[in-house]
Amino acid sequence: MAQLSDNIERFIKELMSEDCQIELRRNELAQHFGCAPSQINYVLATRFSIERGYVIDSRRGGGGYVRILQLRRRGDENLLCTLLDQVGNAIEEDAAHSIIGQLLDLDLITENEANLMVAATAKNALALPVNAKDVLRASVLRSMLTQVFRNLEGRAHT
Amino acid sequence: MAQLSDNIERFIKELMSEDCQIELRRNELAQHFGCAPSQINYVLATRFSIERGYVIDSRRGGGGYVRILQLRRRGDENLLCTLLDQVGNAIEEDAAHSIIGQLLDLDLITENEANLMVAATAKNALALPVNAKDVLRASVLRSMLTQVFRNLEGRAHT
DNA sequence: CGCAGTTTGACCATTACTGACTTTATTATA
DNA sequence: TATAATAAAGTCAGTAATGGTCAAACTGCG
Repeated sequence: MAQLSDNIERFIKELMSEDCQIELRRNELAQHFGCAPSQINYVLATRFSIERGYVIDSRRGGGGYVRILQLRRRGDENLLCTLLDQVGNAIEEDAAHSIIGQLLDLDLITENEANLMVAATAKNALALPVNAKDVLRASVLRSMLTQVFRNLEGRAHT
Repeated sequence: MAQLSDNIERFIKELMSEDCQIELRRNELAQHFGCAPSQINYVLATRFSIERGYVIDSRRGGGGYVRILQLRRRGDENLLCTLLDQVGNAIEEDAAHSIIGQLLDLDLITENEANLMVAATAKNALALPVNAKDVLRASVLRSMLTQVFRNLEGRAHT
């Protein structure tokens, strides 16, 4: 069953399909969904994090607002470097998923490819008798990321 | 006397006769049969395994669910099992490449997908200070193989 | 009896949601 | 201009709602 959070996420993404930057009132949105205002923060934190390619900017007090900005880095020459940096030497499962999600959002990989990458970096895929999953995940993910960009070379540039 | 597990299996299969993908709440189902929730896991593990052509997908937390997907392409589950067997507990790089090559030959994955799988199972991708690369490669490859067949479900049937 | 298959329960992990309290900005007012 | 009132938004710990794991206990059959 779709949770409140999922609905709010969908709602916000719908708004953002027009423009990659939107502004909203936290309380209004909460009222619209009949939930606690802090629920909005929860959604922002879990679905619109920087790891997922979003930046939140807000202001309190009278006339306050919450601004959501989607990073558009598709043409970024350094995207691969940025992502490799983000991965670093060790990375947790959630963060890895976020990075894969960004590639998907940016249309750099297909859904099937994303699924494969998720599968390769899943906890279960790294079932080793050593406690170094995060390190391992990072190394597998880095290798795949590099390949993603290699794959793109064979594609028309936009 | 029909075992509880058999009843649960029948019940689930009944649900699936409509649609080859269903979603259920573990606790609800357990309550319906008046058993421990973990009983459901037992049934899933023994009756809806990969070997039998099913893939399980689940989520914890509020609004959690268990999704059961039945592979529809006849013969696919056998192929998957064969491949998983071939992979086994440990596999060398060459052998892994050959399996990926088979999938490509059979048109079950795209070239880009094959590239990704190769990248994920490359020697360099498994740079760990332990001497267990073959074991690790096997576990990563098994996870990806299963995903390949899951991906196929979204594709037109032949 | 002994073993394979079944069932359970205790404990764990993850995700969603809320409310009380805090912080900051604007506006009205003495 | 201070100051108080009001109007936002942020934080965080606590609770609820799920599902997962694993070892121990149980059961039926050869």
